[in-house]
Amino acid sequence: MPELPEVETVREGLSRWVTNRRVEAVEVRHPRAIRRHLAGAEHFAAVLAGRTILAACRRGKYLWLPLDSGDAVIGHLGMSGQLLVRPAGTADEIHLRIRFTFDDGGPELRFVDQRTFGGLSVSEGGATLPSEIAHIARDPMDPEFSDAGFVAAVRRRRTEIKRALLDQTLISGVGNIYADEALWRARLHGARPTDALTGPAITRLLGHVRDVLGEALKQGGTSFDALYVNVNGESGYFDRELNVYGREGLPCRHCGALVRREAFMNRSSFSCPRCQPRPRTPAPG
DNA sequence: AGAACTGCCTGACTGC
DNA sequence: TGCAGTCAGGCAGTTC
Repeated sequence: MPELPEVETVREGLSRWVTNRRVEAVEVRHPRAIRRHLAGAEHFAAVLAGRTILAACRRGKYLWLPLDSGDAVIGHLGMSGQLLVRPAGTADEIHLRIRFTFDDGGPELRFVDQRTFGGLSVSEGGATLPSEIAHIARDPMDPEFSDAGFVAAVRRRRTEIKRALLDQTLISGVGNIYADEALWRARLHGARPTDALTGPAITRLLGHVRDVLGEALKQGGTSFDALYVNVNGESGYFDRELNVYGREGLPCRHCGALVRREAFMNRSSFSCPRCQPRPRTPAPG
């Protein structure tokens, strides 16, 4: 599953392989892979044909490609999306949704997505920062991310700390997996009320978030083949060294207690019952 | 406005 | 073996 480290690796790959190339044509194989574009797939393709990609940028888990027209292509990988750079003529992937060809005849850019939770869209005038994703907060690896601003925003909220970590308007790039890992390192249960956490506690948690993302980014960077701008999400997932996520019933690496799994937002949270005791008072709401 | 909930998708897996 | 049900996940949209 592509999260911040994977998306950043994809961005680096796109920067290397598609920057300064001129799009010849765009083929949309699956209309659902085009988002927020009422004019339809044909119009989407027409707007992009002949445009040159100037860069590859990222905000949280979103990517965007500024074009020489001043517009931008926005991309989100969702759960299962991949952006692949493949030599022209390579056999189509089963879940190939969108194909970009370039007038230099070089490798194609392909959006491949099994579940089509992800997709591409065009942002008019969005080369600098598409308005569609302006609500997404900076990620904690961003030099302009404000630690103090994040701490203050979290303490103003009346919710649970894990929900706050997953709120992309507070901090971006953190998903279910990294939220659980950071909370485990901080020895905090995800149901802890945000407004009862001290500033130093939130600062410590933020440091763990940064560590987890940074370590995963290092690992993600090493496992990528140079020709591919993304890999199979599953292989990346299983390669990670996770301490609690997916380890239900296995011993906690801090204390040996058995990792528990709890229902959370129609999915799962993993934590150590001893290191991360549930708060005594439930969060408001 | 903030918080919570739902729908979007399909392949892998589980249990009967 | 086959089938139905469950799970995985981020985010846009909606509701309160």
